[in-house]
Amino acid sequence: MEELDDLRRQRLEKLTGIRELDIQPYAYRFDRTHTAADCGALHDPEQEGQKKVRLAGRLMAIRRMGKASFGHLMDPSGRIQIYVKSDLVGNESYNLFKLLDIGDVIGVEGGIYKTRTGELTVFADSIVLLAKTLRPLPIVKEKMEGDEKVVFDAFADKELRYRQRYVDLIVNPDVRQTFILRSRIVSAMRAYLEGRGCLEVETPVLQTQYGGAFARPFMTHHNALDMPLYLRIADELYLKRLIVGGFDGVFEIAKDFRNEGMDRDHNPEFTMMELYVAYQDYHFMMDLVEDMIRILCESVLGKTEITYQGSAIDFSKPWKRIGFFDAIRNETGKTVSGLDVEELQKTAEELGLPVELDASRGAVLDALFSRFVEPQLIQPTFILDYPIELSPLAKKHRDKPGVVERFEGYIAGREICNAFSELNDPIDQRRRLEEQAALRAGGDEEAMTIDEDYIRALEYGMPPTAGLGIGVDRLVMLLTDSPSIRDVLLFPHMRPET
RNA sequence: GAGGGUGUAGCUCAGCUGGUAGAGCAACGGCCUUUUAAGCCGUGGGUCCUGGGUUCGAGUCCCAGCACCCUCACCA
Repeated sequence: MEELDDLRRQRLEKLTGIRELDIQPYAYRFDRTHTAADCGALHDPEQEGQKKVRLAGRLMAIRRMGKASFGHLMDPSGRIQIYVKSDLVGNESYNLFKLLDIGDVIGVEGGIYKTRTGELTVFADSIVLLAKTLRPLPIVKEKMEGDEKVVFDAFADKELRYRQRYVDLIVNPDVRQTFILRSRIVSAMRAYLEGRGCLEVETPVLQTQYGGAFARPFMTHHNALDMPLYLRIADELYLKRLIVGGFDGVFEIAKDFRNEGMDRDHNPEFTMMELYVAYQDYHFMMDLVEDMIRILCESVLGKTEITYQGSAIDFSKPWKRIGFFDAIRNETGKTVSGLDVEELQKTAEELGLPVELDASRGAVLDALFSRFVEPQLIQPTFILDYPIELSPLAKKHRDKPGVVERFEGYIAGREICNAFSELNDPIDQRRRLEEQAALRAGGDEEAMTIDEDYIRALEYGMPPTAGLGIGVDRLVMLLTDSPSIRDVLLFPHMRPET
């Protein structure tokens, strides 16, 4: 901050100078007629300068040459050169222009020309200041080499970019593009689900009892009732109550909160889409995921083949479908489906995967899968039929013992969705949650608790239901070729500035 | 949580086995009414992340801490 003082002081002096010109440096309104991108089509070589436009945006480059100057104006559509000539704008405006800095928000009115070097340019008839900047913007320069845009001195410090996303968005257009795509992806998802007759709902973020996933929650306190509250870790149990209530299809796109570590794939708050459809099972849901993601790609990206971090990924074909135990056998050569805990632990050791002595059957299976199978799942793949220990809210498989009707979708080695035929037998549900409660009593902080009201709801009868959760951030990462979840969150979680 | 990396001007970065802190852009001043990554000439600008230590002397070496990045672990 101290180092900035000199640059700030200079700008404050300019601000005073502008006020002395009797100009309000923070305007109230400016009505635009066009954007920078519109100007190309408006330019008429037969009638140079006849087309007039009013543009607003940030001044991103200034080249002053006495009584005439060039600059670049940037608005959300792009950049365009402006030419400010003393004769044209008058002395007063030109004096104002001399007090402007890179980053200032201005409005320009003028005719569209092409200069003799062929660059589209607005010759300013007038120029108004809309907002004076007091801090210097990182100066990013660019040059076209053929079709390639070469960028010089890009604003690259990741920490600053995340902490001051407003600056990042100003100077890095691809960041802006990522978040435009994110918005379109979510809109397309919403449109798809509504198109299939599902109802978008909102359920509580603040909960007296959390559930629906394995995770530690954030806690808070409600003063009026003087009681602890938890921020939700999943929407699941509330949404299924709505299926009990008679809605045939409900979905929610919202933040969940998990009190866990942060890395490339995890942020403490993240966006989840959860969907529940009555009278359907997980086979229905697999078809829906395949269809929905293909349609999202088509409508948002205009193609079904994408590249993620160098891997070509094809959404035009049906996803691979492999059983959980088959996938482990394929990758390790070991058949583990019938093994008990000790045998499993021995197998893991043989495969060079160290496991803790007290690791449960489910934990070892999960570890084997994460280590040997998950990284191999580059093309869209559904892994089906998970061990029952890992899925207390999923329905037992109709044929296979010991597993539930559950699938997870993997793309580029990363889990993208999770779904099951929902458990609607209240007695079985109670038994499974009691097992969770026992694990919890044994010290597993992420095990679930018994939600009596949820079981009561099931006792009123929930139709057979297919449920799905999609990690929206991860889907956006995939479709925008972003390597880190932080690149698809406008304001990723950071430690406080010191 | 473990290991590795980074931290120097507003931005992007140099800075050798320790010897008075550098460049480009930006800023400031001057000249310039069609320039373009940046017109030409000149000037200013630093808590070298923080705190200790070693040394005659530390941006540089040592210790501790902080932040960010990467890998792994944990984690849907």
